[in-house]
Amino acid sequence: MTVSNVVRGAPNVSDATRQRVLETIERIGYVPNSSARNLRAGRSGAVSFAIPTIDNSYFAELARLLLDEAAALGWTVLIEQTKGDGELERRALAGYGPTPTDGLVFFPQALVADEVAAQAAGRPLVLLGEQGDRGPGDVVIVDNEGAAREAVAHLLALGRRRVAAVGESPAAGTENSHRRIAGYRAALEEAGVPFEPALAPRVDHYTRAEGAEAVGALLDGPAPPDAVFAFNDMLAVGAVHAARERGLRVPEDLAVVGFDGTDEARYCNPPLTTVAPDKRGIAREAMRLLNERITRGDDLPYRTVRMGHELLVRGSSLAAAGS
Amino acid sequence: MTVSNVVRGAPNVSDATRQRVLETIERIGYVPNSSARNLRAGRSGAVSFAIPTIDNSYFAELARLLLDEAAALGWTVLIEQTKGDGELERRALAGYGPTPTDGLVFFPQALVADEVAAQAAGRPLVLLGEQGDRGPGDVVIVDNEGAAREAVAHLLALGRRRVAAVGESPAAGTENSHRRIAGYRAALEEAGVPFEPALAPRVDHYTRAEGAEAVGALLDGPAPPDAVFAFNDMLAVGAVHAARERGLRVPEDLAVVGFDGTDEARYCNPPLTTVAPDKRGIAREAMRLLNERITRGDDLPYRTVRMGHELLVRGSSLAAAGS
DNA sequence: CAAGCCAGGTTTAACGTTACACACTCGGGC
DNA sequence: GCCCGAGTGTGTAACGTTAAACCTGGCTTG
Repeated sequence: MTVSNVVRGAPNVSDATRQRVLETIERIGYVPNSSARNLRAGRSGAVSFAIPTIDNSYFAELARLLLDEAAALGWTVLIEQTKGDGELERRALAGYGPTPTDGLVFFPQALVADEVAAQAAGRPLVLLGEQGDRGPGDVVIVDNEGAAREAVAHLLALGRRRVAAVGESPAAGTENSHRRIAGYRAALEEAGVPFEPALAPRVDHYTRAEGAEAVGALLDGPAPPDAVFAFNDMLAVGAVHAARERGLRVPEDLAVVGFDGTDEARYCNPPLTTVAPDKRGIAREAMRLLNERITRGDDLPYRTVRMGHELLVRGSSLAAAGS
Repeated sequence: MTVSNVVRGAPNVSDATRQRVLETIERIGYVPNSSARNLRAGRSGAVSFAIPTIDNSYFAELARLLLDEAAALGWTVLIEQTKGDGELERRALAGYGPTPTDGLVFFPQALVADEVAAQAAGRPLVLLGEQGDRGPGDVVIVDNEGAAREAVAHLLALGRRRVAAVGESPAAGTENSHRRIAGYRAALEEAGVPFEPALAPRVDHYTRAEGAEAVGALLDGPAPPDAVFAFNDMLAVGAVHAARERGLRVPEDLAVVGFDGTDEARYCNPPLTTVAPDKRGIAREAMRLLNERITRGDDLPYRTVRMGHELLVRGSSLAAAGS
């Protein structure tokens, strides 16, 4: 018990005793047993970060920041890959698996808000991305609709009139993509450009390969686009790749704008214009909200935090010399 | 106890009882408490994956595969970012932190083999990358020297004579980079090209920014290179960026070869030639070795597994039309 | 028909920690 | 001289799980 008091820095331990204990700890190499602590405390000290996959530039960068924020608050983060699969998402929410966590930061893809609410069942939860009217937990978002509108307006301002939007997804929980489509349509309308469903192909996964495939199909089609607004940077990189493969120039023949503000976009060739959400802010707020919800309990009302974004204009969408 | 038997599928439970227990579990929503299990078992069911940072394409892709392999074997993976910092590496090895793990897969950077051995102190350990003569644990490697030699020989075969090597690092534990430098020098020697220290600049971190900086400095120097062998794909992407910034063409003016075989390299512009280690194999073997060492104890001798690699030749190092 | 065995189920104890109650000592204060 | 309280330190019990020992009837076996 005295050892416990010393280790935890509890009062009522004399300096002499404290010293003696610390020396002994050092000598015999005592390390507190976390399982016992967790059992006793009813906590695990770990939280989950449930995302589709970690080898997505955006989630990798976000994970880096989130791990740092978590460490600062004394939490360990456990990354769970849901692959956008409903069953895996359900499992992550319910907290199955050999390692228990006290809550999670979740980026839903397959599940809609109601299902998320049902599965989480009172577990402390912070959602990333838009969630319909009210989320089943705290929510951290960016203004997807506004950001998309800006991005597309930027392309239209360059004189482009056949702007494709790549990233609408058949997955149910991708409210983010619906908002971005809405922003896209709003920008088109504002410029008096009719919406053409064929220019908004669906993709299953936000990968470079699917970006290249989707944009390649558009470029090979009867009425190719002259610009692409991709819903993430990996899709955008795929779009650039598809254009190059066909001997088209970026941005002259095809202007491209991405989303996520990843480092990869910055070092692309040409450097990629992209909507950069405040990733550090998102990571910080997500951990802050989760920490509060876990420690302060569930009398807190659900909160929504909106983080800023910025359109980083780069070479992939500069006005072409001749146009 | 009977519940425990049912949950674990132990024998000596009648079908009737089993049924009754399962129904009750369902009804009251019983979930086994992992902390108690871990306390009882003396295990945590989790392993660490200690790497510099997760927002490095290679580690992100490797993490994805490792998480999958681990899940298949019933392990949870905890990613720890060491930032290449000695103190953080020591902590990861010793298993500090609020969440205990039963072992780890470790990519050392700051620490040398002896320090690793001292810190790990008997914890089940699998090392990624070369470790001098004998590792302080199981080791999974690729033939760094051979791979580097192939890559550089490929550049020399294109007629390049001023091949830079970017990636030698001042960090102590980067045995990988020493081997790659060795392969680089071997290839030069074989082709009768003298080694020029100025063409092998040091970098602190394997990031796109440092790749661009290092190669930019070389290109701005008195005797610029006509080819670059970068020690990872991010450095290579930075190299391409630096060349483009200066109006140079890749591969005509500067051929570039990377290392890691990341998806990013494939979709680069131009697509990046890269040495692709068998990442899936590395992930699989690493988890297999770690699993065996944890479950079978330490009477096992240290093992070294060498995985294959492949030089993927792409646009960034094709023979220039005119050369 | 007693002994033995077996399937099915229960009790005990222990894993390491810590909240809480309890015990002891030593200076004052009345 | 007695009590009080502050400052220290110790004992107890409980967190949820499970290996191992232990019951308990019914059934086989010699």
